[in-house]
Amino acid sequence: MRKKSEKSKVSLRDVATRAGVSTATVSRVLNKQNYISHSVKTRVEKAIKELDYSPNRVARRLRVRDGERRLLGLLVPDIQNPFYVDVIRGVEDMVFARDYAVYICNFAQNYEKEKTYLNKLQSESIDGLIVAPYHEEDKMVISLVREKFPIVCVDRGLKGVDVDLVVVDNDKGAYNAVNHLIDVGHRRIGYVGGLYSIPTSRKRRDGYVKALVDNGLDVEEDLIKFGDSKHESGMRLTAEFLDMPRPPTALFTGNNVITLGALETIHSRGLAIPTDIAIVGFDDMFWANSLNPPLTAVLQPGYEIGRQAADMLFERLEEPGREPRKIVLNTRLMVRQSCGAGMLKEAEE
Amino acid sequence: MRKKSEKSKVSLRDVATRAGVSTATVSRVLNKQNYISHSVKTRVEKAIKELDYSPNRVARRLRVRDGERRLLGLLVPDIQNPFYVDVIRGVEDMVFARDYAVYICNFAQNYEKEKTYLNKLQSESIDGLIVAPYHEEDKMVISLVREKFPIVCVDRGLKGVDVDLVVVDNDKGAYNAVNHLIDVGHRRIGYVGGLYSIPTSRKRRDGYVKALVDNGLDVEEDLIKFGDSKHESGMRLTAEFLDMPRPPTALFTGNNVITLGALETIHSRGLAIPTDIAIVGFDDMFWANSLNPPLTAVLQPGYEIGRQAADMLFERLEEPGREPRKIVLNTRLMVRQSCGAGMLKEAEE
DNA sequence: ATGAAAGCGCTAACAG
DNA sequence: CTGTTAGCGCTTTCAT
Repeated sequence: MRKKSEKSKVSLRDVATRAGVSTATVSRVLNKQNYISHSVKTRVEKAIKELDYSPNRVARRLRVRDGERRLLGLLVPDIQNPFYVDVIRGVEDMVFARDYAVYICNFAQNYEKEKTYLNKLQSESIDGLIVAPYHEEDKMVISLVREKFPIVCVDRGLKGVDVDLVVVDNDKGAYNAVNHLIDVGHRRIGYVGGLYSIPTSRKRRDGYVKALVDNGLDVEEDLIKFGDSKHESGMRLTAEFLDMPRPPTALFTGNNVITLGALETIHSRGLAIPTDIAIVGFDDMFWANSLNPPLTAVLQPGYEIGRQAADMLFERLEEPGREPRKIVLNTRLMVRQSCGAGMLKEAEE
Repeated sequence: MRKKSEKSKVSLRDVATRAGVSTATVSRVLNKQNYISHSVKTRVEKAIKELDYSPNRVARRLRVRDGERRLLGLLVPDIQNPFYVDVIRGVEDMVFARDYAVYICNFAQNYEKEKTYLNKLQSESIDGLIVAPYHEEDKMVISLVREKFPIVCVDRGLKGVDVDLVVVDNDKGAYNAVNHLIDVGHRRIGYVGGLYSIPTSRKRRDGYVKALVDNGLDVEEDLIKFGDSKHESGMRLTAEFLDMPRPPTALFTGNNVITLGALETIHSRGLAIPTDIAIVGFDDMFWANSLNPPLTAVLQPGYEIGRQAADMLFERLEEPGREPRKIVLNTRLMVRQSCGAGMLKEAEE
């Protein structure tokens, strides 16, 4: 009698023996395949239960053909950015619902690390990959796409290749944010951007510019700065803005982490939001109301992006030949109190 | 001629053929095994390079013995909590340095999900597991430990079993925090705890109580509340405190996410920190200075916890028989401005 | 120091 | 409907 607590793992073979059938049959009931007699099926299921058997995913993965390995890769640029945490959660939930696993990798904004992970991921025989590439000319990811490896990009696309893509309308999100700032009375607005090489950084800049133009305001190059999408960079760039002879009255910050950096600089100088300086950030956070004042921000549905990306990848696995698709989700401006509704009155006076 | 861009993956067998040796030999140079003639070695290495070969980790994993599979599991309760993100980063960096991979799972405070992941993790043939269990009587984890499966717990231990453990001195961390509150003049301090079933929630309560007692203050049961370690719970419990006929003048919050919830309630009522209500939180965050006022908090070295846990797990894999060890790291009180240094003066007057 | 051969646990033809 | 057989790509005795 085999006891549950015994060390040696029970295999499909054990189940077959116990049920008095071949391993192939067991495999068939496991994979819910066509036409197994009810009696055999129940017999096998009984054996599985009695032996507390669970299939070895590794062995299975080795044997099956491409796209059936039940493992996805997920490669994100920065796990400390809550936006990507949301994406991760979205992917995870979808993957969990099916019987897949997801190998989550954080390359921490480090190109070398991204490359290493990309290789590792392949060695692990993933079926497909969801990735927010380091930048849009990411050689390795691009060549994978060219080789028809199943990939869906999130948050940012790739140059020169057609790839499945889930993004938000960065342009419009930024536009709305800056427009709001203008609505409440601001005329000099600084843009604290992320890495220039990341498409979203430039799209958000574009939205910013368009909002100014549409409102008949001048676009001053001094008021547009790019950094490296990190906290420190948000701090530094904000300081530069505040140190200007004629500083902006409002800031539009390019992502979560930059926003936090900007806030740190602002608070450290004892400046009041929104009276001394207003701020609207790209990326909302579940604790935006915990900031003081509550942050007005562009909500990007990270969780939904993750879900849709996973969905899209599953679709591609089922139909490898189909044309790449692009999903653009909407952002939503969460108006709270960091932009100075009060300014509006002043402007009207 | 095989071109790099071809679909079919190159295998160890291809390398062997190309180098004119057996597969066993290739395997040996791959695994840096003893005594291979220099000439053969270079020949194989050349073939590997020419074919751009990289080993299939899945096949390897299937074949090798326990503890050599180069895959670890990491199971955390809440990936939205920045503390666990730090732990993840610590583990990831250690694992990355060796040639391991880590399967990161977030059970999102859901016991059922934790169970499912535990099973999946085993089906994936992990060598060992780093886990912050749902609570200290987590049946599945406990039974894995009993079966001598390599496990190291982080953040929280398990009841009734000896297990490798990396924690901080929660007791002392909480003590220091509350002591600080008392130092600056507070006498009525509320504790906003997490899930009662999580050891850290109670330890932090213990530290809180001890600080009160050591300072000759009464411990009032009304001032101690437990919730479920989530944001909403932080909001609700804080509201309850503020609604008391005689509310506390300060709050000690049990974790990151609870702190954020508390802050939301406080701000929403237009209360000023620290004059109306002071707050010190367990768990520091890289953006604590972005809060207004900057948050005084108990820094828990999450990244270091992750690193040490991974180290410990590697050690156990090398020496499965050794006695379980426990590492207790120190916390550090980061005094910023949410506790009211100003209160001290009042108290002295 | 190297090769031959077995096999990890599973699935996928191919028979029947 | 079910069994037999052959591997997936690798490591590991056991020989030599």
